Amino acid sequence: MKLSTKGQYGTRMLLDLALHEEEAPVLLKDIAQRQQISLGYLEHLVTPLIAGGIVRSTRGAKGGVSLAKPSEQIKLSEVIQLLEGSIAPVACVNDPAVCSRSESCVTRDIWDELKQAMDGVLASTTLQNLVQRQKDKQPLEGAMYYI
Amino acid sequence: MKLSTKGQYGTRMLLDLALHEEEAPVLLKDIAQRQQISLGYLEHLVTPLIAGGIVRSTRGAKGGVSLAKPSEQIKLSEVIQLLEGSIAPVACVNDPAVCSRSESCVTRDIWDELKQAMDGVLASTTLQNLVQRQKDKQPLEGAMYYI
DNA sequence: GGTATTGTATACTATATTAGTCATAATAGT
DNA sequence: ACTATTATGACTAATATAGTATACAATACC
Ligand code: SF4
Ligand code: SF4
Repeated sequence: MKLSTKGQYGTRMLLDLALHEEEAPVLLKDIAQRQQISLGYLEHLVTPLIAGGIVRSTRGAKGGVSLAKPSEQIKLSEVIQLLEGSIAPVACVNDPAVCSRSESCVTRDIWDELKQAMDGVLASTTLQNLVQRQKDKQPLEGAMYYI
Repeated sequence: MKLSTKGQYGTRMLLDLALHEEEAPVLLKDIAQRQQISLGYLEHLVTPLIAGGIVRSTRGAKGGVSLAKPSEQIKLSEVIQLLEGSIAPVACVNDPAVCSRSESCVTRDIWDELKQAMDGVLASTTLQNLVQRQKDKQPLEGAMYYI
């Protein structure tokens, strides 16, 4: 039940982006440096977020990336969905047709409950929540939120 | 965030075992057939469960496997821990030392909440719960619970 | 004691996924 | 034109997954 680095790094990237929103568009290079993620990999992570309408990008000089909508409207469940695909622990939870036992399988019911519990946490957390938590956590360091 | 087949099959194996508890010890071969899991793979799955004190095995003719404790005392959280290791979505949740950012990282806090939400479901579900659900689900088929 | 029956342990393998790197193209500003 | 910047796709190394195969050890039954 591990989250891949896509989900981990991608979330950190978005939080970093949200924390530097006033300076938008933000250079991927800067995010890469602050978050210690290679630029090349970050480029891969940002792609699905752009496609998913969470991030807007501007190419060329003075370009960069910015949030495509207010951070209060970006739920972590969306983010993880875009970066990792469905959170369902087992495929049958999303699509009963993948397994002939689906109808009568009670373990499936549990995996579904598990999914819902996870979704409860992720859907109730927005990027703005993360930003607020971060600011609460590092009140002394002014505007420099390196995470 | 997928559960590997170890966790999936292992849980089904235990449920099958619990459903056939009166016939214990149960042949791995029979479980394999009912659950459509290869015997060789099932042998792999049962090993950590024996080591973890959930299953007892009897070798030789008339042998097989049985539950080492009452099904009400077997929590799914234990089972998954034995079969998949920690449920933590990111390693830093269990051991902050793995990442230098742990101290100030708010995404880590979320991953921790996620873990706790998952553990809430798994720790509150016992094998007996699963057995009961299965019996509720298939009341017409008598003792034949193939899952 | 011999033999069939069962689980135990180890080694091996094929495939898929992860976590990247690298080169190149497209685009925007100056 | 030139430069800065993201976008895209090809490629790769390392790891994890999902098994299979083989040999071994213990037990029950005759
Ligand atoms: S056996 Fe049950 S849990 Fe596993 S895939 Fe089939 S329906 Fe889902
Ligand atoms: S960056 Fe945060 S979430 Fe990721 S490993 Fe470090 S502490 Fe954990």
